[in-house]
Amino acid sequence: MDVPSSVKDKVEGVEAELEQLQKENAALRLMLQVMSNKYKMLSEAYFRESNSQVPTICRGLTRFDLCEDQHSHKNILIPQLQLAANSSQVFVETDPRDESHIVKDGFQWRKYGQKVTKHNPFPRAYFRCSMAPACPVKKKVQRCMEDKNFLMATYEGRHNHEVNPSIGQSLSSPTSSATTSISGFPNSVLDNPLRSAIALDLNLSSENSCGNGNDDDYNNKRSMEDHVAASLAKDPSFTLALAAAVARSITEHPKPPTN
DNA sequence: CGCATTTGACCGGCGC
DNA sequence: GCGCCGGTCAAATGCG
Repeated sequence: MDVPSSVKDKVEGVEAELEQLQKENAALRLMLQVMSNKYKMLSEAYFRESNSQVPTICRGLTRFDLCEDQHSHKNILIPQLQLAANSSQVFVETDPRDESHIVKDGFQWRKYGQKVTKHNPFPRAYFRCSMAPACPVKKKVQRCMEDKNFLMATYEGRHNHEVNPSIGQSLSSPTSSATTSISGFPNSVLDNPLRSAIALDLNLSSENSCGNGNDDDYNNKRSMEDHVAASLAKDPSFTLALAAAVARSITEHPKPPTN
């Protein structure tokens, strides 16, 4: 019994879409895991800070910002992820056997160093943007400890030039797909119009609540957030799955102590 | 030969 | 002051 070619095409299309969704799902799961780890470390750091009552800058994955409470006019500690306002973190799925720290993001990078860090057995590679001589953007690429199928790229700074479209394809290539970004975006790869990755701003930055953020950056960030949220909200199954995953992730860790 | 990559040395920040 | 650690430098090396 022959299957009509139109149906066959449709099935292939659905299969391709399913595969893409599975990759995105894997990236999201990884992101949740990383978030959970950071949350756990934050909780521990917060617990320590609460006990000591001494506001200090924590080294490592967390830090605390000192802000003034508008109601009580007292200084309060606001925990946030390590990522600075002008940095972003991107996960890229790659072959775990591939030891080249190549993340095709539309820019040309020049490697200037490699280091093995304490908390991750995989070496971290340091790159500078080489598309423009004065471009200040730097990138750190390290295989993710939670899932070695993913490279974790951390971008710092803002490009002062345009992306080269001939380099910019990329993120849907067989060796690099399903990227998920966390934290401060309107810079670096997130400016690349060619990418179709999921970008979720999960930066818990307190810059806005403290009133010291850049308005343009804030507006760009908000419009991007709105766009992403609207796109994702159209898919009810995704929303349900994400909500369930977040709920599961949060309940797996103890709540920070309340004072 | 020119450019990119590798890799050990060096530097600065931080905690003790 | 000392040691640890992440980040950067720069000479050596490789490659087209």
